[in-house]
Amino acid sequence: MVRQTTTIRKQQIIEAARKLIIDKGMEAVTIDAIAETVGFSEAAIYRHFSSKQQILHQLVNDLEYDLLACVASAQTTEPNALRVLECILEAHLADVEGSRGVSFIVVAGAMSFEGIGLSHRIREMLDRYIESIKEVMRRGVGEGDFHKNLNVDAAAFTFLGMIQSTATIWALNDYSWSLDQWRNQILEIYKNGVATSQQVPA
Amino acid sequence: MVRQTTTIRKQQIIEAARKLIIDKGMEAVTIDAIAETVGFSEAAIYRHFSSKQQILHQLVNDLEYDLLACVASAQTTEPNALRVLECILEAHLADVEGSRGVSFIVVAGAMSFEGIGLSHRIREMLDRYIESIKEVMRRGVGEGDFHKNLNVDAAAFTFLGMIQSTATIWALNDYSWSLDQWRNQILEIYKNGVATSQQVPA
DNA sequence: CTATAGTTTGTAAGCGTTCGCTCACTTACG
DNA sequence: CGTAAGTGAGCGAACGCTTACAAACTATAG
Repeated sequence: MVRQTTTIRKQQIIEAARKLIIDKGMEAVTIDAIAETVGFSEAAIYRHFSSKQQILHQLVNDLEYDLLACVASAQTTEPNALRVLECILEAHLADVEGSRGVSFIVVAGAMSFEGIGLSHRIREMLDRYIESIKEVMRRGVGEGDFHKNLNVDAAAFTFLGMIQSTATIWALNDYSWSLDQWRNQILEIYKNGVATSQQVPA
Repeated sequence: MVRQTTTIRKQQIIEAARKLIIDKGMEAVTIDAIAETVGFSEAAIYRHFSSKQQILHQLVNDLEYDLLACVASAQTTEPNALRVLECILEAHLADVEGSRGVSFIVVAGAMSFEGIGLSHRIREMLDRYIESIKEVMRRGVGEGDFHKNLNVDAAAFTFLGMIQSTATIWALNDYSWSLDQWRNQILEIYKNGVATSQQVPA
């Protein structure tokens, strides 16, 4: 075994946990399985994390960081609120589809039930995410792209729901079909629900 | 301990499993915990079910039955597709809110990750449910209540997503706020997305 | 109505396995 | 040489499940 710094090992451990969750579900995330994925002995894990809970906690931290960064980035680069949502949706579905990452929503769903004491932390993450999405909604209303009387709470939750249901079914269907066209179709429905420019889907 | 027939015991066991999932999550669903909830010894469980997996399997069966019955009932009693969806949504959110039952979507989410070999069965249930929702969508399109060119797949998934995100956040928020007004708000957004009578939310 | 045999429902104890985690110890690196 | 990284062995607890046995309900014969 080649020695590595704890910085690298921490990343590898988080990545291994992430991979195990998508590939085999939360029940497969054991210290032994993580260690084997990294190429480790079981005990070596505890040189870098003091408990399994800390590993999962750090994974949520990383997830939340990427999540909020994604929204913040879209908010600055995209010209209007609708395009921001489009950009966010694209990023999330790409995360779902791509083998490298795992959707935050899949991890959130898995952990909120099975994770040790992490349901509180998961809620925190989702709340912050929802809040950032609501910010986008308010921008859309303010700039006249969305209905003036749009309920931003409901709109944000519905947006989250679209991602969530897609990710769930996608995961359960063994990642068989393509999400590419899918994005446009659900976005079309959503646009009609929130945007001022109401047009019949083509 | 008062003796009971196996029919009653089976129901009690399923109900106990159900209760444990909502109250404490999937990880708390152990044979011992189920037995204690019923008022049993651990071994007595095996007089009525041959394995833990069979208990969960039966729970999914019951869930699916209620689910499809709900849609079928709404289809016959309600005058149009929009009202059918309204009725279904109301039933589901009532299930989520009521302490007696547990939303199918919560159980589905929990089991798809932690359940033993049940992810296949969960997928089957969700597929059948989605198919029945699509039937409602087709009715709506056929009767002119929904857009002619509405993508029924996307519309059905978005509907599922609304319920899913609401249930998830609701569960994570320790069931604090009321879902009553919520129903109308997300339904308003959804209506604008799929229905032909487009009106600005009040 | 009672005696008895058979079936069903319940329990206490424990077996085998898995899991998270610890410890004494070794090896590599600056 | 001191510190950080890695390992094999194993501990205690939890879990699914089995077994040997007791108690209660049912059925039938006398």
